[in-house]
Amino acid sequence: MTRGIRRSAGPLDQRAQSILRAVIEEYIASAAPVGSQALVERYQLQVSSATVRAILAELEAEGLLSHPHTSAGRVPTDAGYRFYVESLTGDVPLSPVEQLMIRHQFGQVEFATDQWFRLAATTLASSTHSAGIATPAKPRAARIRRFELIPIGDRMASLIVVLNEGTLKQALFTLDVGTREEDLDEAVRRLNASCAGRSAADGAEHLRWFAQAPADDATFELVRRAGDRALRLLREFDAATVEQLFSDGLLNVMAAPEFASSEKLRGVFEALENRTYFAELFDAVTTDGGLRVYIGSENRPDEMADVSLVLAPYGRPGAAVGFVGVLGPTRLRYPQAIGTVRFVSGIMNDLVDHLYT
Amino acid sequence: MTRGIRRSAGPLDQRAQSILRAVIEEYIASAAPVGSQALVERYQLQVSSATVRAILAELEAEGLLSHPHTSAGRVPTDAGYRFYVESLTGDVPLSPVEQLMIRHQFGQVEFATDQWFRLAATTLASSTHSAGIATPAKPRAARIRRFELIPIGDRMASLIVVLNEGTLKQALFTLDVGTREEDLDEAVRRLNASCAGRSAADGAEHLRWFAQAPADDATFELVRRAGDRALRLLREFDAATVEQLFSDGLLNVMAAPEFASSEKLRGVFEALENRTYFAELFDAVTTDGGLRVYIGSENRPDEMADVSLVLAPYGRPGAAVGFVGVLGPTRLRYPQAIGTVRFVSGIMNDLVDHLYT
DNA sequence: GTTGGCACTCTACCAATGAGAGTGCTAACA
DNA sequence: TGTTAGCACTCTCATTGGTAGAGTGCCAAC
Repeated sequence: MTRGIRRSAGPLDQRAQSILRAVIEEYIASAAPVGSQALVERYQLQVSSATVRAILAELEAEGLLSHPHTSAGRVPTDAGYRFYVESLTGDVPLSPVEQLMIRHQFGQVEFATDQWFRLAATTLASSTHSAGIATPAKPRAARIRRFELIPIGDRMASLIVVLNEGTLKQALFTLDVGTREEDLDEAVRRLNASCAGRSAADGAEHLRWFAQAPADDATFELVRRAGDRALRLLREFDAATVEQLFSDGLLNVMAAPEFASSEKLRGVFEALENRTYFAELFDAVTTDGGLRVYIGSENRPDEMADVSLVLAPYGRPGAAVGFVGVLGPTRLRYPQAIGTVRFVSGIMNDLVDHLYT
Repeated sequence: MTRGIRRSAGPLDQRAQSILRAVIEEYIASAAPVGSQALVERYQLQVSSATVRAILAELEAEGLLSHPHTSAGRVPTDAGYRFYVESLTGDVPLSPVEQLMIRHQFGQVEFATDQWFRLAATTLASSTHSAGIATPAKPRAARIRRFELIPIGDRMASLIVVLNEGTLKQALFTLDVGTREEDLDEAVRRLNASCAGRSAADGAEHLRWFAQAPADDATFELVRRAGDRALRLLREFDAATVEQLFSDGLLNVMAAPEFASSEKLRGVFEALENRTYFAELFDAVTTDGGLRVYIGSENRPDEMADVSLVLAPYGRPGAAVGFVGVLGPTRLRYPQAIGTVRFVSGIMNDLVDHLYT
């Protein structure tokens, strides 16, 4: 977890640390470079501005602060934020009032699985005044519970695959002329007989067999085609690591002064639309298992160099996992963001847990 | 359809019209105010710049052009664009190559209903270099085909409502201790017996009856609770006019110079997130039945005053309708956008048609 | 080790300036 | 009567120079 920190001149003493914290918190609040005088005034430091200046110079030498130009105040570097997050902030749990509000909201969608991750993103956004992001919990090694074939019009049917956790997958496929509803029922019966209860991968194996076998009667042909379709559906499902990525409150981020130019914003939107970076993060976060913070340039693609992410997985490892998080400017209120993400991921954990007990 | 046009001094003569068209097309291409000299040079007008100036002044008096400041060229007003769209452009069908490409893409998702509207938005975005928007086709007066109850864990079940077109609605609900799978089957049997084949509204009526009746046996209690849940699900489904609004290619719009400040962008994002305005448009577009263009300030909320929309409904009136469209700066390439929207809505029509024949 | 003092540097802001683009007007012309 | 050339005028935009202010870095004194 300690990456990007330079400690060339040994650990910082207490005073330097508290001044670093002051600079960072002041900068987070004001978005403007912080000068030595402002620090002395606003944080009742018991030393003069000259002394503070000496310490600021030290911190800059450590690579924790930087200097837009000679006569400007100090600005935290990404390494500075990193040090702040790891050493200068304790856990800041959410206020009980906020906890209550969030719980209440989740209580209202308790029975709508497809709403959970949306609500998580929305809650995170409004609670941290940044953007919230979330993915649905993706079942690993999902089991096929059953198939359904619903006729639609004359020549079409909707094939539905119900997975164990109640996840649904759906696709259309065409029917031969003269297919009767009984044929569909029979086809479903055969498919269920051979695949229900199997894991998706195992079921896919069986379906492959169906798909390749020669047709010996009309119903079998129907089974073959339905099986073929189901196979593709399951494959597509397995292939997508981050099937959906829901975000909310990007408006909050847009409002931040550092994104006034809309040029940097583009990069963020591109990364969100593209999703490959988030797929990487997904793997990192879910295998590690804990909350993670990615600050500015620690993010690999350059487009994300101006934003920070606080991500946490939720769900049951090995069964179904997703993640929730906050995306904001590097000038993020980290302690609050971390507290909120931790709390929301906890709620999501509980929700998913109910599906497995 | 003729709103916002002022014709105080009678119709424009041929020459004035072609100059108006030249100004608009030049402005659309360059995003910079257009001067008289540039027009003479680039459009081989057989008159001098002085004459053009006189005509430009005329067009300005008509309210079709405006003037950022004395020494700047002319810029089209929203009324100017409106006149252009209605009188100065014919149908510009998509090039055969592009048609083929788009058809090909749709061919690949032909059997994935839930992908159609996403692909429509994506296609419109990449083809017009603006943002594409689309909603799924929302069945009106959908019929309930059947219910399903899938047990999940010990104390939960997933209730699935399958509507006639294959649309699925899903919700969790808790089970009493000791509920067996047979009980669920029996409950489903009863629910189906009383509601299958009914319209959603009619079915909801029956479910209400279930919900209110006193429980006389354990299974009935289960039926009552499942029915109650289904009722809420159907109500929620009915209540949302624009259930989902998918957009793609907002990046294209962000890249336009008029949105460099990110301030105007915010408004657009807000409108997209909020969706109420789109719900209004949805009603207008679907009752009217044809393609519609909304230019700049013709959009009611002020946040949308800097963008134009080209919208068209698709589907079967009375059965299932949705819309697709393009969102871009008022400086939109209208003929191309209109052609593309018309084409894509046609494809979507065909796709939906297959569900009903 | 801390502090006050001071010179220095850099930005942000303002006003003045000039070039350039484009207009509107007018008088002459076909 | 419609068109055109010419010209004065207006406004923006980019550049320049000057100034105030913020903040630093250094040094000598405590």
